[in-house]
Amino acid sequence: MKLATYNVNSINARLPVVLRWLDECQPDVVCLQELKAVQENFPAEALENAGYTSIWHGQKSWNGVAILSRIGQPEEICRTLPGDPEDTHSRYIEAKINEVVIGCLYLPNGNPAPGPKFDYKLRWLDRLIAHGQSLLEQGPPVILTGDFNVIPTEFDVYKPERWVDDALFRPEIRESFRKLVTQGWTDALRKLYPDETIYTFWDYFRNAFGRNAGMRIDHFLLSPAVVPRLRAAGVDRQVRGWEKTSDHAPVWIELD
DNA sequence: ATGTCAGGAGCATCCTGA
Repeated sequence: MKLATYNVNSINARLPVVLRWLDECQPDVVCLQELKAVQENFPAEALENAGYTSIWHGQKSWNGVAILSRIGQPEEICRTLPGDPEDTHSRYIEAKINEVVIGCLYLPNGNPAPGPKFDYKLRWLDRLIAHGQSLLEQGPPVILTGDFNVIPTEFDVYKPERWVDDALFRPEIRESFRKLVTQGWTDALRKLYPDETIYTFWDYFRNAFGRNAGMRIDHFLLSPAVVPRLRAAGVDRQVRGWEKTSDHAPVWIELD
């Protein structure tokens, strides 16, 4: 079973790229972020024609998350992250597929920091920690994946010194992510490649991809029951080099 | 500060967000 996560930066602007990627890379389950489409403008039919059934939570202009599957209908569990009924952003959707719970998330960017957006990011992380704890206590195999907007360590960005004041790398954000992971999650890419430079995002500015000035902010966190099934993982870097592409590349894992 | 995309308002070209 191959699972992937991909921040598409507008599903409709990206549809040709997404369809080509699905055809070439053949993931079974896909988590998408930054749909940038209202609920009724999600291209469910085009994805259905490619072999995938979808559940999604859209929003006008920004955010938006989806789970696609070609190995059985995703059984939706929830479409908001618990803990704040006032939160109107579409940033979380969770479903069960083949007895595995999959949480697809788009964590707030948080810039500029400090400020209200940064505070929202910290609160969102606190809620994710609470929800993560609850999922681990419930016991089923769980995968939390998506665009975390967190650079976990200095090895995950091309020039860490330039990012120390940025909301993706500030110490309190890294600390919060560490707190989440140490609940019992395994960072799948780092587990398989402890010493490699791995990036999943390259800015559109200043030829960042050409210079490999990237960062690793899209992650797969595995609950203990999933870890023994992890066989392979990677980043579909080539997709970042295509025409009209996202600023993120797809990230994937393979499970037994 | 720079730079590049995308969506939205609204009709040209800004603005916001990332």
